[in-house]
Amino acid sequence: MSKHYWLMKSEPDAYGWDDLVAEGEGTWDGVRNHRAANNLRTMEVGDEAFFYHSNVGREIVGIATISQAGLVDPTDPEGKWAAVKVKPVRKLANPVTLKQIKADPELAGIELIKLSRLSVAVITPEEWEHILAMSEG
DNA sequence: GCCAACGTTGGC
DNA sequence: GCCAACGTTGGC
Repeated sequence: MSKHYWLMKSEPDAYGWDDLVAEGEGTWDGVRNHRAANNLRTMEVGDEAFFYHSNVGREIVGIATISQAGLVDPTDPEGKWAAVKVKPVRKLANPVTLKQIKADPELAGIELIKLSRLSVAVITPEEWEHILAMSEG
């Protein structure tokens, strides 16, 4: 399987990029949306994900990598929901804001905007490269 | 099986 | 603080 790209949302007040860096590895659990959970199940070790700050900041702040995949959510007593573990890779040179993403016609189809409430979203390789270029440009 | 009511998320 | 979008629940 080829590498997939993702976008994972978190409220920085609850668990932000700095928390992930401080811990070194974070468990992505507590997802109770079927589509988001399905995305979690599709993840493989080595996939990369944008780390997005929702609510406060509303911007992509860094890149994380999937360090463990296919886990059972430890917060689910029934063991039906999925979880993964992630490690920080690097902070973006410049954060890419939701405003920038919305203003860019090339990103009009991005799942982050189309399904704005999804906590784990798909990023296409094209979107990945484009957002990286925005960060560096 | 339909749909109204309600709860949650997250942008503004 | 408000509201739109979406998911879930429950009455019928």
